[in-house]
Amino acid sequence: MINITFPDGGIRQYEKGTTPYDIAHSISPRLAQDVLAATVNGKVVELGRPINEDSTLMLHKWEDQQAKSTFWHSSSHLMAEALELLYPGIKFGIGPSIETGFYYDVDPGEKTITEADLKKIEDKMLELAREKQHFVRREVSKDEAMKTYTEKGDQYKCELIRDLEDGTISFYTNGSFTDLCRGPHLNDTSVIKAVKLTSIAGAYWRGNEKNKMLTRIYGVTFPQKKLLDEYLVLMEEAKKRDHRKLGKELELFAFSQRVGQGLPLWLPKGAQLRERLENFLKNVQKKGGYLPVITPHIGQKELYVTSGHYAKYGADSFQPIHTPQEGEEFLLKPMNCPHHCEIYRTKPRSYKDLPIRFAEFGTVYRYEQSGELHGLTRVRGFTQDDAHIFCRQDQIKEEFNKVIDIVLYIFKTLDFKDYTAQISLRDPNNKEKYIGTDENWEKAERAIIESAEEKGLKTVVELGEAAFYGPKLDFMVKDAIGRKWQLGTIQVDYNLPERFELEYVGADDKKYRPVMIHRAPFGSMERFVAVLIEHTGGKFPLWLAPEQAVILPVSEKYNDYAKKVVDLLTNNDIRASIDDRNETIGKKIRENELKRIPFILIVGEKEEDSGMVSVRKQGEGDKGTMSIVDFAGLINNEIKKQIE
RNA sequence: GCCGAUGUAGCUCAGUUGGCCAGAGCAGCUGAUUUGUAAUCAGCUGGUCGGGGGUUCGAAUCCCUCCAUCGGCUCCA
Repeated sequence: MINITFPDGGIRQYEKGTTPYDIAHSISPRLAQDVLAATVNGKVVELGRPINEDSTLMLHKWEDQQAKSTFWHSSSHLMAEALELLYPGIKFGIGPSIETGFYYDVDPGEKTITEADLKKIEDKMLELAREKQHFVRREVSKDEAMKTYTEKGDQYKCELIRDLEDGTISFYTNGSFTDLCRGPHLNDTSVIKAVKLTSIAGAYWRGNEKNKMLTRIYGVTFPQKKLLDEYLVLMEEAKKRDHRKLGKELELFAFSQRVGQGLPLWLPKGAQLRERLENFLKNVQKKGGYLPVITPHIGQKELYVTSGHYAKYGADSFQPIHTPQEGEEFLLKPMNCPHHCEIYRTKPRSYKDLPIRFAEFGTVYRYEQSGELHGLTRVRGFTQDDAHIFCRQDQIKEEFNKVIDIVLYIFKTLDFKDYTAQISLRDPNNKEKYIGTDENWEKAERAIIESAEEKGLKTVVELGEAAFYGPKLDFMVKDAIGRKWQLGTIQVDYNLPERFELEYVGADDKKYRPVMIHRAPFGSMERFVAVLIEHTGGKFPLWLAPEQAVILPVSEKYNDYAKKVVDLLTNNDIRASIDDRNETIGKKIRENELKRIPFILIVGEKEEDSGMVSVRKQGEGDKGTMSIVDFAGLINNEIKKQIE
């Protein structure tokens, strides 16, 4: 007998060799029906895997991520089986589960698979799923594995096997399909009741653009048809919040082919929104000891040769601007730091002056690959809410703490709750890729980690993701459909102070090199606004809304009163306008609701007689009448609450 | 940049296997209506069917090419 410990601490005895499925069944047949995977001693395994020693056990139902990933991983095998039947000779790369669903990278040889083929593949998958194919695990030797795939002519699997250690290799078979796979898998395919192949795309083999491009098919599956329907509705809803769609509808920004791709045009309402965000941050920064600076949009090529950016990115950037002067070359600035370094150099600095914090909403231009451009989140011209902090090594942590405070304050004010903080450190096995001494790197990395801990951030550490010049802390936020974007960033830099020979005089009258911290709490105005649009669905908080209230006279007769109301509100710093078009009140309500104007004020005979307004709150309908002064007070109170 | 898809009026979309002057709704303009909590009625204007080239008696529709957009991949100072 062996002892099985459950998550609640309870211990039960079972015969050696029992399986998680048996255990689930012993608890209740219903549980056995619902359970999809198990974690035994911290390792996720399939339900049929015998347990031979005292173990801890967690049984996973659909609600658990472990169950979902097992479910989707098995689904990718099911899709592979369908593909092999529909496209004989097709070769397989990798087919993992992902956050939502799964994909498989395949090489269909001469054939191409397009979106039109997905339905056919889905149908085949459902047909195979109903066969209740069991997933059978088999441990194989490296030689046997290699032999299998050499015979099959699948060079991708051969390549994968080459990197695996003998004795750790297993195959899983379901129906007619066998795959190299670590597992775990579902018991059988019959629980896969609903299939949706979501998209098809090219993906380089092993993520290297020098390799062949395979066809990646993305899909998602569910144990009930209802869950798929819910998922599809959710995705439809999410697409309505797409900032590209809302940006157009709400007249926030636009693009023009004639201006150029990736170069956003901010329309009046978008510009107002952005300006408000900028002012908000400027206020915060003023309190935080930042000093405003302004620098030009171009700089001599020499500036970027000095910074090192020319050598690293020059060929892939907007090319130099030439002047009538022979040999003179300027670059559009791809970042603000070199300019700020030159500001630092304008006079000698003392240790007493540090930290010095130069802040600028600096517009930069980067020639991003055309296929990468995406609405406002990835553009070729954008404005960073940039600042560079020049400080002593021993001040790094404190400065980091202060910047994190700013980022968190912004996120709190704008109600961004679902973010992750990513700490990017150097790859410890590849230290020569980075500039700066080991000692400084260790200090800086420690400062970041400690600082993140002190601030209680839930962090993810990524080794090898640091910039070549220093470690960083990035704040990632998801868009409407779950794509992650980097917003706020804080980066330590040892490189530029070196290259620009920045110095300060220490207490001992010797010269020292300051450390530079790059930071942008929004990231860029473009990307931040994009994510803000998706989070709010265009229903911006009152303090940010381009228009806070619109006054609708019931008929022309009340235009004069409406004018009185708007004047009073304007005097109370409320952004309001009159919609005096010759339309029915119903239509004007509808259109102003769709414009997501927070408050609609309706005025007619009743209101004029009593000096009141009828208030309608966006999305909530009629709120009754109140005096103009009360309404102004209501708005200003709400704003005060929002940007406290 | 790469793979795949898409591109018809300001916006959202119809346009059967290539065949009369390319359609609708909304928006805009004109007029009527003077409106009480999510679309008043009528008329009018508006498109070199993304650009260029080709096939054909004839192209929005087929082919080539360029551009842009979308989904990914690579990249992201």
